[in-house]
Amino acid sequence: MDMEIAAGQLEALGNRTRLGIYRTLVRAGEDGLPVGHLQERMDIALSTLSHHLKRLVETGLVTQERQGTMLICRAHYPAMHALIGYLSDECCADAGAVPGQGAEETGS
Amino acid sequence: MDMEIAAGQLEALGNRTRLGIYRTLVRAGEDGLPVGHLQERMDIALSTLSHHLKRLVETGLVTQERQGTMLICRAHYPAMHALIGYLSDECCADAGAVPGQGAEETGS
DNA sequence: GAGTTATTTCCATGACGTTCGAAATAACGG
DNA sequence: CCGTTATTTCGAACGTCATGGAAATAACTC
Repeated sequence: MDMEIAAGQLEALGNRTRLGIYRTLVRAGEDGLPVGHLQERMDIALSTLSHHLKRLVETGLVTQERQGTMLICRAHYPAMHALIGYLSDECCADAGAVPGQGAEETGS
Repeated sequence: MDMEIAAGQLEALGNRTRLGIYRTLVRAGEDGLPVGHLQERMDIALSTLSHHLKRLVETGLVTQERQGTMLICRAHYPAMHALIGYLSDECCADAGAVPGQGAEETGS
C-alpha cells in the first residue's frame, strides 16, 4: 500500500457526505445499491452524488456495475482492508499496534 | 466511537501535509518532536505547520506537552486505534471484516 | 427510432482550506 | 525587566471543493 493511495482514500472518506455514502453502501451489503436509490437515502442532488461516487470509485473504495439502465454501487472491502492495514502498519509504529494485520495488499 | 469523531479524524488525515506530519510523529516514537524540529523535516512555514497541528490536536490524533519554551508533539495511538476500530466495525460489515478488532474505545 | 428511465457532464457559484509573512504571545535565562 | 528562542494568531491571497440545475449521454422497450 502506497502512501499516495492511502492519502487519496483518506481524503475521499474525509468528507461527511462521502463517508455517509460509503457507510450506506456497506450497510446495503453485497447486493449494493443503484445510484438512484442511494440518492433517495442521502437526499442530495444526483449531480452531487455522481460527483462524490466518482471520487470513491477512483480511489478504489467503491465499485460500480451496470445492470440495464441502472448502475449498481458496492463498497469494495479489499480497498478498505488495505487502508486499515496501512494505518496499522505505517501509522501505529509502537504502542501495541494491533498485531496480525500486515495487510499490504488485501486485494483491490 | 462516534461518526462525527471518525469523520473529523479522517478529514484531518485526508491531507498529504497532515498525513506526513502524523507519520513523522509516529516515526519519532514516544519521545515525540518539538514543533521546530518538525518544521525542519517537513519544510513548510511555521504558521502553516501550527495550523495543521492544531487540527490534528483538536481531533485527538496528536498530543502536545510543554517542555520549557518547546512544545513537544506526539502521535496519540489510542485515537488511531479507535479510528481503525471504527473503520473495521462500521465500514466493513460483511466480507470477513478483519476479526478480533472490536475497538470501540481504545482510549483517547 | 421515439419515448422512458437512469446517470453523468457541464457550468456557475459560494464556501472552505492551504499557505505564508508579519506581528503577537509564551517561556525561559540572566 | 530585557533579550532570546519557540510557537501561535492575524490577515490576505489563492486554489480547490461541494453543490445543484440544466443539458447531454446511456440503456432499454416497444
